[in-house]
Amino acid sequence: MTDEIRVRIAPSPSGNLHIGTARTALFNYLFAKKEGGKFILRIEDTDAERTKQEYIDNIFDSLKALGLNWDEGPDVGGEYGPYTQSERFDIYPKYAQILLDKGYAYECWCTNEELEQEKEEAVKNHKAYVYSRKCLNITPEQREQYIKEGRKPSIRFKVEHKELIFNDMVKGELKFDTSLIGDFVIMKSNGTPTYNFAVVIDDMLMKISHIIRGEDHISNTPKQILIYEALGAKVPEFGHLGMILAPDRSKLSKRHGATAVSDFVKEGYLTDALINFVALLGWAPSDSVEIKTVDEIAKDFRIKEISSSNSIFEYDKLNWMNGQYIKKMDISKLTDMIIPFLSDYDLSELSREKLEKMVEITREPLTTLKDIQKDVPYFFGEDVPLDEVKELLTTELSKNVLNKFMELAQKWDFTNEQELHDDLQKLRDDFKANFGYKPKETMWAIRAAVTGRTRGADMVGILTILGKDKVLRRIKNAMNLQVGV
RNA sequence: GCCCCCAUCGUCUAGAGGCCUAGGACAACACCCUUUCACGGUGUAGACAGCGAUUCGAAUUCGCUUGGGGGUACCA
Repeated sequence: MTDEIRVRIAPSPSGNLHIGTARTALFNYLFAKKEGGKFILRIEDTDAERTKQEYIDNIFDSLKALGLNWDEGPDVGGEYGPYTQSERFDIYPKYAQILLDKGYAYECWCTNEELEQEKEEAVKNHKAYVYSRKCLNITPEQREQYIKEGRKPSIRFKVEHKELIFNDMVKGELKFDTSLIGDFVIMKSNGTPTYNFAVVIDDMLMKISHIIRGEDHISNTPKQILIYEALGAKVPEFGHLGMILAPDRSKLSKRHGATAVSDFVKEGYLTDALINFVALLGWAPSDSVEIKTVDEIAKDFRIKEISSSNSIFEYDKLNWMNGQYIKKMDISKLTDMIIPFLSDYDLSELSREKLEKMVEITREPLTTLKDIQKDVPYFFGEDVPLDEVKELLTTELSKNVLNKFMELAQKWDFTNEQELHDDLQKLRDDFKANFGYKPKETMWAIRAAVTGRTRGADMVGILTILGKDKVLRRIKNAMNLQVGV
């Protein structure tokens, strides 16, 4: 038999792809990449109530956007399909029957009420709840009786009492006393498998060799190992990752803001930055260069070096990282990505060339793509509101500067950036030499008149994008303000 | 209640007995650069949860305590 490395991510489509699931997917992907293995996607849609097609689509799209492409999955197929659990319902009873036949499992006819009672008893006695095995040795007569009553049995796995030890890839040796586990249900009375049973059967049949998942699954692991053993199957290697927590140290949930990858995208985060950031939660590069592509990370990835503790999801570093990616991104690509965030403006006012220019000169302070919205209103429309800069514009200084600008700019070429830059430079220098105006004061007057603001993008860039006519008109408007005072 | 996991600056982490007067990144603060905001640059401040034990020597090993997280289902 081959000992091919095969890992999987098995999200359940009861919501959009969670950032935590994305991180688990990433670590699986990295492991597969590093070890030359296969990365498999399986959809665990056993819970028909909560499953929605839109969630399935969202999971596919998000994973793809993050660059985590799978080798086998529901859409691309593969040798060990189907890769959607709901299409595998006929498989599980067969294996349950094998367990039944071998004596590793038995029927349980207990009602919910009976089970509830046992549980209450356990808490009262300060003991761990363990199923009583009431139905383990049931008489044929009793069984007949239950059937007559119309009861349907569930199937329980008979847990062998022993010390179970396994070596976790990230946490090291983990020990469990299986006598504390209790015989758990593997097939519900309605004929569908429970999670713990379905995963084992699927992972076994799909020949998954390494299971990397969140540590919320640690307590499932001994149960699953027991099933593998009972079936005489090879037990895979397990690795349990710490969880991602919200800043208040509780589980990351909707009340903390974005949780799904698609939420972050809507907020203006780049998937490249997101996946890079999430990789740094629990893993550190050996060369301390933190900005890296997934492929670069894969080369440097060693699963044993993943931190085994939980980590808190703080936006500060994500924001910084997103900004880094925005600064480095190709302008044309960035422009395409930014356009959806500019729906408040009439983009037809600007040529593609000018739009890209606008993006180029406004990208620097951005942390998210969405931030650009508030930075660009003055690139659109004829006039610009001057309320905020009224005081600044009515000073003696501004009056002088604007007058001079008006006079000189008539002759300037607004399509030549270099020339325009030099012209402005000269203007600043002259005012400094003749009137003692600080360069920034000179520029403030112009900026205020043209944009209605005291801060913003590079002035030369703004002037080129707006063009001479619009600029002069806005300057004139600002000067009218002065006359009125 | 019971079982399990975790514990280095505010946050993410480096650290696998002496290299640690504990390193880096983000955030904070200061200064520099500058046509503004920003970017960038240079600095400052900031941590081994506590207590015992092992050892010549402990952030690193062991135990306890405390704190945080997870599980405890015929959910996944």
